[in-house]
Amino acid sequence: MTTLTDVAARAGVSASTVSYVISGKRPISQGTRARVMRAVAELGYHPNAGARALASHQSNLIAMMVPLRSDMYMPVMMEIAMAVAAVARQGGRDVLLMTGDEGSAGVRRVAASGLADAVILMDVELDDQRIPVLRETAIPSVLIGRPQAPGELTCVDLDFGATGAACVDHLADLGHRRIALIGADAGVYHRGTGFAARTLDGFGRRARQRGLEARHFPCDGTFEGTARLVEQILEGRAAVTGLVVQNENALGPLLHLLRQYGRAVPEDVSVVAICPEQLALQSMPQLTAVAVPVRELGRRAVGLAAAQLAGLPTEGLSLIPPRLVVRGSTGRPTVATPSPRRAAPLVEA
Amino acid sequence: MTTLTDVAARAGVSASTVSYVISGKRPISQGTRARVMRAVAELGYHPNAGARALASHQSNLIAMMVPLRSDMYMPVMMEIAMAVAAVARQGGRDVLLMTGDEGSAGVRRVAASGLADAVILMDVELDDQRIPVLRETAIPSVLIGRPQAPGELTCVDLDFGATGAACVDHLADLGHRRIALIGADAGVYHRGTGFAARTLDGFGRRARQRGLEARHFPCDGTFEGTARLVEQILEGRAAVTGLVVQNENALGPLLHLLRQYGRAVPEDVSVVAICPEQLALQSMPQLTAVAVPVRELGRRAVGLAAAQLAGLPTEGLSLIPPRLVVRGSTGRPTVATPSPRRAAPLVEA
DNA sequence: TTGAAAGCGCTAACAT
DNA sequence: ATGTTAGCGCTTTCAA
Repeated sequence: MTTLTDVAARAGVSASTVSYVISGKRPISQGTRARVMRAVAELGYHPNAGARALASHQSNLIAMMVPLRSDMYMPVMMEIAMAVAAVARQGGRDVLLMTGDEGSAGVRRVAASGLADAVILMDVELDDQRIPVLRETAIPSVLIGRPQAPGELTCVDLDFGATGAACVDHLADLGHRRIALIGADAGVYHRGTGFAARTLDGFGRRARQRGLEARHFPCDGTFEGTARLVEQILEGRAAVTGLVVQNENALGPLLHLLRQYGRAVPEDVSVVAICPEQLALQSMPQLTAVAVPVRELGRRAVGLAAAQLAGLPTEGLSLIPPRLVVRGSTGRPTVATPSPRRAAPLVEA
Repeated sequence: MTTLTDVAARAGVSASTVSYVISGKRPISQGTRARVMRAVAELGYHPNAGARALASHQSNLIAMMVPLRSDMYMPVMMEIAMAVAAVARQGGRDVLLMTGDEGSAGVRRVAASGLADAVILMDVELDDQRIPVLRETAIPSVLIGRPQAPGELTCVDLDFGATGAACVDHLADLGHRRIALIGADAGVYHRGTGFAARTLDGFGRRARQRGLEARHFPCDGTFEGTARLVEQILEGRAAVTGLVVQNENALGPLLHLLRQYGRAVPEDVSVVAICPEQLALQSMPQLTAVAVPVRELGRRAVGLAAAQLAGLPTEGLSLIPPRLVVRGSTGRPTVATPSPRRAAPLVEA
């Protein structure tokens, strides 16, 4: 095993000089640097991580807690995790993967042991038990999601309020007058992570502003549950022509059911999804959707953690604006909606 | 920050005694142990990870390399990763998440720096560049998947040969005489990770043994590509009645196309999938399938890594036998197959 | 611009 | 059953 001392000996300098060449924390002459670098390369030297951590009080590790089971879709978690890992490496850091079931004890453990320099928490709940530990230990941290009382904590999230509004705008622009939001399970709105409530809020607000008739249906995501909704939504003369869907599990059944009921998408019903991009792409037709910006979330989380480690203030909420991508599942309503008081503004799709 | 010395002082013992109480590496009297444990609890002591690693030459970290983009389905990766993390924790170890794009340099880095004690490689390719580094550094390692020349390396994998055979058996038992395998992209069979070839081999062998007429169709997973296949498969008088599908992307289009062609599943065509369990469950009908045993793969990988760290020999291949779960997508062929020489054995589904 | 040396907090001989 | 002590390999003052 090669150590600093080996490299120093080979380069004919002191150990501290080698250390400084590697860290770049003090000016080194051209010649010395060259000889040291050469020795490093020749010996295939890699600084010992433990020794480094001990001496510098920095592990260069960022802990990331991922929920074992979650309301969130697994691939989304994975993509965020991978983005975090990739971006962290670019900053010379590694990522520790922790399962959410370690809970607050896990956060305390990595903080107190100095295993990690910072913590990224995914799928944060409204009243998350890990948050007090974040404050106690004062470890640099970033939350992906929004707790009830963020306080001075740093959070990153998709702007779900704006997302709901953007979906409404898109449908309204196309000329839809009667729309509905098929949302998360009813339980989520109560205990949930808050994203559902914020989407609903943005959806309702904007619908009112634009004078649309809007309804909201929580959905458990099962086939049967979705089937019940679809009947409600399609029946009657005042049938809905535009659907916003924020429920990955319901999407498959929904599209199937619409087909079964003889409603073509987008001719009879337009569908806007709020879902992982992959899902939007693999559906038939491909879905007009606002995707969870996984890479951007990961990137920002690491960036903010790094900023805190550098002593910069990062408090507050970093909201990512939604990007609605128009695909094949939305279009103008072809059946004239009954008694439209005035025509809605029509825009090219 | 609390250190060993603090705890020792509080408990009125020497630092080494505290260390031994914690590690359990030598007998300690009841009284001493109790006082030490109490001090630990009162002070909220957590051993410093860096110091520990430096002194013990063990980081208690297992590095896991996950491909950034892969032939494998993302959720599968995620579930394996989470299983690895959870099981590793039970053994007192943490998991380092690395992206596959770090390649062999990444393996060398964590091995040489002592950052990780062992490495778990996912989605190993037939001729993987990281494998030589595994040998050079002699770091304990487990491969999930099978390289061309495993040699003395430890590998874990689903037994894809047996999987192909099991699917054939199931269809044959139901009375199907003409079956087909819809497989991975043609490219995968050439450069691929080998799982595709082994499945095909098991499929073909068993079909021959049982006297079935079997065909094989590589598939690119696109809608168009799948559509072309479906036509070939369904046309003619000698149409296939049983399908084995080892292609996550093709499953959705396939089911859709069968419906479109007026073929009911399982009445007209039986479908056996080799896919993540979630996919089998969320399809309509739910699919008879062999699932990738994600948790078991993770569990075994960590177990084998731990065994190596304990100095036990683990060389060779650990194959997980397939478990075919019968669901709604398979049944007896209702249309008598033309001129069956002798009846195939019929078994209750 | 470089070197010498004192730790960082823990483990593991070596003692007793 | 417990204490003493010498490092582990690096960073970082302090000196020159």
